Amino acid sequence: MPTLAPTRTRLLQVASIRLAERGYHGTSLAAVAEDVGVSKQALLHYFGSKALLYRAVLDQLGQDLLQMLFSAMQDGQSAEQQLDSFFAELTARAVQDPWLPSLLLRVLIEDREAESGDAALPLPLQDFLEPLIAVIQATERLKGASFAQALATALHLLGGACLFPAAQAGLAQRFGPVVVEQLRDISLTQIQALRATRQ
Amino acid sequence: MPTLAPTRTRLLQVASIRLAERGYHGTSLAAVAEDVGVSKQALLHYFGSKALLYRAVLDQLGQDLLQMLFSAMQDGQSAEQQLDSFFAELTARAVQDPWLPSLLLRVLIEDREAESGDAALPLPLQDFLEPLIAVIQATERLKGASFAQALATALHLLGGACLFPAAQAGLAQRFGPVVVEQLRDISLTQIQALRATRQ
DNA sequence: ATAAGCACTTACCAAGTGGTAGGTTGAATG
DNA sequence: CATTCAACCTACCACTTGGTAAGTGCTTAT
Repeated sequence: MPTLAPTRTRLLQVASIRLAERGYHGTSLAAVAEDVGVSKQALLHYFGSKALLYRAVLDQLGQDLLQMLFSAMQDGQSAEQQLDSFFAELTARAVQDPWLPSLLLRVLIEDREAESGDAALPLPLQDFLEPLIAVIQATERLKGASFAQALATALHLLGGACLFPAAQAGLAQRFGPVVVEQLRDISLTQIQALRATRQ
Repeated sequence: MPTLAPTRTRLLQVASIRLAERGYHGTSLAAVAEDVGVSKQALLHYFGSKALLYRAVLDQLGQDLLQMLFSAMQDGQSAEQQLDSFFAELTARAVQDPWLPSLLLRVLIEDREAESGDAALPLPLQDFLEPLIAVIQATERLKGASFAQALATALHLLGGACLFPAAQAGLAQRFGPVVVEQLRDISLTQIQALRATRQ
């Protein structure tokens, strides 16, 4: 029982990885298509254009993150527990799927990587960021704090969770795989401590 | 009294900004040259090739960061004070020159953005990262800790200092310039608190 | 049987890419 | 005065890019 349009799904997966690794401009449609084993025009058949492919990848990423957040919100009772649960799962996934944190950081860093003439369309990941900030604002420590304060915390937590996994490959080249392996263990326990401290 | 080769310097500046904003593959030699007001071949005259231009930009970034670190090491007596001084200056510069943190994060995230056939040439920013880690290892809290622990702290501090400035422009679009302005103030005071906490 | 539509394919194109070849200019040097 | 050299320039090239046109084969609905 194949899922609906398995080729489309595979294209989306491969495109996510390549876009995370090499960025929008560094990823060619032909390369993605070749990886999957179809023609470039098959890709355009499903996604219409490169910009729309990128949009689809980011939408998928946003949905994945949002689902992780919702699932975490059902795990814990307090906002603190929910955050713990979410970032634990994010870190776990990020360490083994490094393209996820890479893509997330790229989206945060990059300003208008893919220019889409239509300026009115929603910003990617916005549907994930807003509820995440809401959870942070529900935290005891940030009950009366400003929105900016919550946003700063969100950035801090996301950065802490994503930077190491995204940098993993490069760090292995710099300092050797052994150090990176130790670093991975540290990273997995670090995130809980992070939340508990005063940022 | 113009400095030596002012055109080269301007090319390097403009290339830094464009490479930070749009990445290696998103930056064309023609665009950089046009921004400066010279021909593409003038650029190639100075740097030889795109990969060498990229290398020159990263070398310049590494030197800038290293100089900031050395200057900070003369400011303070203890390793803690030195770190404080360095990250305070880094954050200050990063907030007003967003291309700097963007480029730094890109280098950390991106694995082999510009393939240079010669595999033996040194990794960019390595000359900055190693002394930075050394200072961190000299900290009281990390006196007996592993190298990986110090590296984790370095990543954490760099992420905390660079993520907001790099994301600044995008965040202004998402949440409005007012919030970003508040966030800037928070960011400037946050980094000291960061060092003091358990990471 | 046939029409429709999905899931692709090959063939092609205009624009842009990094890079080369071969100048030209003007100042410094012998 | 002749030469050399850095600092550019115009013209061009091979190649890749995203995207279009026009099919082909296969399944499904009528």
